[in-house]
Amino acid sequence: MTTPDAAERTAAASSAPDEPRFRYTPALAQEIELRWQDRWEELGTFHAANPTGDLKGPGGADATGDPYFIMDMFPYPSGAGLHVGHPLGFIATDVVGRFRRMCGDNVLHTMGFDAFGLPAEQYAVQTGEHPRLVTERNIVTYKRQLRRAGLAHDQRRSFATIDPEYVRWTQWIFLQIFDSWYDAEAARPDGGRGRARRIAELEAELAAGARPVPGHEGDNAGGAVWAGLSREEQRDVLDAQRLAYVDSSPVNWCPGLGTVLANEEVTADGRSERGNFPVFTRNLRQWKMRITAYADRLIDDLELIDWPEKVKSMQRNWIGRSTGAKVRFHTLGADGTTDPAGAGSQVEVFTTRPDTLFGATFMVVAPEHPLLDEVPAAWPDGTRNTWTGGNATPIEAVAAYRKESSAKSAVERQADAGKKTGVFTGHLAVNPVNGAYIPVFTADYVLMGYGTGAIMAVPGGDERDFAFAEAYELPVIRTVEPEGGLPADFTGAYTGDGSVVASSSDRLSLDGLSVPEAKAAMIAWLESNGVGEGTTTYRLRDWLFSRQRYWGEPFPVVWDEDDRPVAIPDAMLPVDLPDVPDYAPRTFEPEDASSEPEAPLGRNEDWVKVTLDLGDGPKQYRRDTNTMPNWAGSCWYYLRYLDPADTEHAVDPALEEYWLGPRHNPTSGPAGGVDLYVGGVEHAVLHLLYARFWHKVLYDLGVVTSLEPFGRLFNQGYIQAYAFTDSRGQYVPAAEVEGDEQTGWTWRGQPVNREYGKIGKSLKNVVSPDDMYEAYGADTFRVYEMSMGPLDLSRPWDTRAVVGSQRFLQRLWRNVVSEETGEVTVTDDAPDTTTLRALHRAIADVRTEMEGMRPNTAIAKLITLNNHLTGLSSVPRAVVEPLILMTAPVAPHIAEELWSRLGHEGSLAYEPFPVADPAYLVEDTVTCVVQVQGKVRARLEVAPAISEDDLRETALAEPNVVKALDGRGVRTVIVRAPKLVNIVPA
RNA sequence: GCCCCGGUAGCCCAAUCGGCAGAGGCAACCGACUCAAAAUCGGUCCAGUGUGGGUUCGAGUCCCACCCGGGGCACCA
Repeated sequence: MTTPDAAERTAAASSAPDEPRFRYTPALAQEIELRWQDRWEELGTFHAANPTGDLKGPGGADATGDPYFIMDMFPYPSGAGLHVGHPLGFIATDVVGRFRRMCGDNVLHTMGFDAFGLPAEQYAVQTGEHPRLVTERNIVTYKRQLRRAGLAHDQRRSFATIDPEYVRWTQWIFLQIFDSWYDAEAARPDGGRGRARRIAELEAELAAGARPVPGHEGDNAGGAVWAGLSREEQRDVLDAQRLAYVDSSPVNWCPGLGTVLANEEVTADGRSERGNFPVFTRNLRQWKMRITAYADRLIDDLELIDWPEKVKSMQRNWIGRSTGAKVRFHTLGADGTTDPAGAGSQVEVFTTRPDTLFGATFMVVAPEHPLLDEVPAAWPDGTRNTWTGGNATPIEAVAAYRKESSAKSAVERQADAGKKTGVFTGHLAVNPVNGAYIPVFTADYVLMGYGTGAIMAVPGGDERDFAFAEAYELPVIRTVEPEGGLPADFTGAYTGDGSVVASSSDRLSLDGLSVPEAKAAMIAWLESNGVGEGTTTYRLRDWLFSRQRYWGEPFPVVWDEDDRPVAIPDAMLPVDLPDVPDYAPRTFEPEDASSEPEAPLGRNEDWVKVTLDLGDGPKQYRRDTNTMPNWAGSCWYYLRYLDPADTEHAVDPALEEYWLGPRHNPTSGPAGGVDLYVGGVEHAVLHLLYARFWHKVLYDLGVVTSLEPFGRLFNQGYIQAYAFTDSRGQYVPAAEVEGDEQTGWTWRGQPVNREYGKIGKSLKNVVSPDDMYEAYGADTFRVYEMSMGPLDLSRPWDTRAVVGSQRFLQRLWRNVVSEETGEVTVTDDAPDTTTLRALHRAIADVRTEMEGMRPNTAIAKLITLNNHLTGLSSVPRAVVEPLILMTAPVAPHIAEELWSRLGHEGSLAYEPFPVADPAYLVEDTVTCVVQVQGKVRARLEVAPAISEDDLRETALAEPNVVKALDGRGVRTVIVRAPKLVNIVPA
């Protein structure tokens, strides 16, 4: 637990011969802290009371006050343990929670563990030890380190995502999603349209003929089409509608990790976010979640929650909603007649600028576009040499280009971004607004995965299209002009506002309209002529949900003899992970694009083959061998904190409404959710988007009443640390480096360079909280972390500066307790007015700062008041008691100890936070600054209530002012009574 | 390239509606205590707010342009 070094240091410090016996030393701090931590646990001091059920407050108390639910993004318990950067957010939430509790709220704060995941699995692979053992051992270490920080958590509510009882409900939620489809027309309780409904309701409506059967011809009147399908066909129709579904489509295959990945887990340059391995697009059959059905709600409901604008915009950006129109173009073959290839007779494009349709001078389809499955045999008249890529026929040209582009990895595509390549397909398309023939190209700057995989190219209004037009000698027509026209030498695309020109035909005219008017007019024309319609598309793709790893939740699904999925009944949950001969995923050469995923769960044949009675007698099934991604467990853990022992529900509806419902307390918003959720910004579009999605499904299914999981989000900054490199560029242990900014830095006598970066083994700059507990105590560590700067800013760790926080607590201690005798030295004498003013000023300020989540400035005010008390000959109890209470949220152990030494029974955790008396906030006199032309020339001591006129007269009579005016007249006098007068000379 | 956040003393950071640039901490220096040192206590020093313009009686704060640092997005039609 303690490193020998630290133990020796502490022993040496505490046995210093002439150290006063009762000084607040690290050893004393440690003794006090451990004692109070035991006491809190024994008394259940931080037990939050549920309004119903077994979870009561301390001593069996019922719930009182406003429910206030505060949370940290729960940690993944890595083998390395915590470093000093990790607890920053945890301490911050603890400070807020302790403050809210003293303000009378019923505070729920606990912490669980996100315990499935890659590192434990990789460690298990190396050591052969089961990942569960590794993970549970790490959790023990984390719990010890967190407890030692004095966090006021309700331990009864803690759990890990790997606990079978939790896995059971994670699988249950999966099955709810599996058992749902999205009805885009259904009305919702919150007034919107579109919600998840049960599959059984879809089946009933199809059977009754209330809706057409997707993918089958006929109007299904009276359910005729549905009734005509085989049971297997019906199941296929239903399965295709589920919110959790399996389909075969291009996915991100990462051979280096041996698993497929969600789009959110792949970086912009085509690599895995974890491990940085190349990712390849492969057509594979995988589980997905229909998050796209929720795209609009996930964007729109951002308005209802108090989140950093940065995170909101990252989510909006990721979902990528854009509105525009789909337009259908007929295509012509080389002989000038409608293309004989059926699939290619019409091409639909998506555009956000339907107003520029008259400027479309060519069309581009993605290389994977089905139009290219058949192309004309010969180049049509008018084909330019630059268009063919030197090929004799369109067939050769398109085949060559398709081959070239499919061979490109995502990394190569990224590197080539901006470079325009492509080839003419031989197809011609007819522009529906004017009948013009335009050539159809294929180019990889158009992506099959977005919109329709085809665009109308308007080089006059789009920079990408312009670049392509330049490279392939295609004409440019500008259809929008800004006021006053474009400059004569203008080149490139004009993408700005303006009025429409050159957009008339015998069919319609947009000339003279503004861009928004023209968009609306064009969409109306497209719709009335049946050649297009207004539409919205999204960048967001469905969430790829299966992984070929061992250490995750198994899918609660089996496959029948027809290879169709069947849900495991609730009573058979959880589906536990099987033992397998080898935990390692089958990984491959990271560059091996042709490899195939292979799930470790498949290695246990006895587990995979299972005989179950699922209603129609015992039958043999094959288990699903995928596991869920790491995000599954973190999608709903906040709900489970409300009662992790509940065996009846994932979450009790009454508890959900009490802790999370809309407006469950005065600061809760219309969407409800967790009152304060603190964590790093790196989860902006992963965890936070997935959790919102699950929550909305649960809302639709009536499991929760809140619209959003997290009502308020706060991103804390990171603590980084200096690291040092020697002359060869090797990192040296930062703890052993000597020197400072002025003298330079040395390690073992040799000069080293200072760098700044993440705390970690590789930079040799790890400082553990355990080191801080030993050398200073948890309270000092907490005060230091909280006083380093505003919570949302990243800042450098500096162990040498921690002593400042220690001095503050030592002075506080000395203001109450004699270092020589250990006796309490406060007096019951009435404080003088100056001291009362200082106290009430501090109370008012600390409250403001705490409410604004600015512990750094709150601590500064505490230090100021404490320093004032240090200067007095005796310290009045009436002042130091409120000071102790105000210090309690940041330094709870020393505060409890002093509070108890001052004769109070029990913990101060529920003592009311001090309230300032306004009578002491007004000053007898204030200093008024007199400026002449903005420069300070005099100061006046005046009554706070002085009138503007009196103040003006007093200021003008002031000798220094007269001198500064130097005989000049006065033009104006600005009076801001009582603080400022500014005289403007003539 | 586009978008967001930041730049104040040697260092970390304060500064409400535009109103005296400094709350707090570190470091440095001086003094007290000490045989001495450490610790402790008291005190001192230090910037005109990244740069250049503008608005204003008055700008760290508002506006414009730029520089530097950090983050996000990046062929999304």
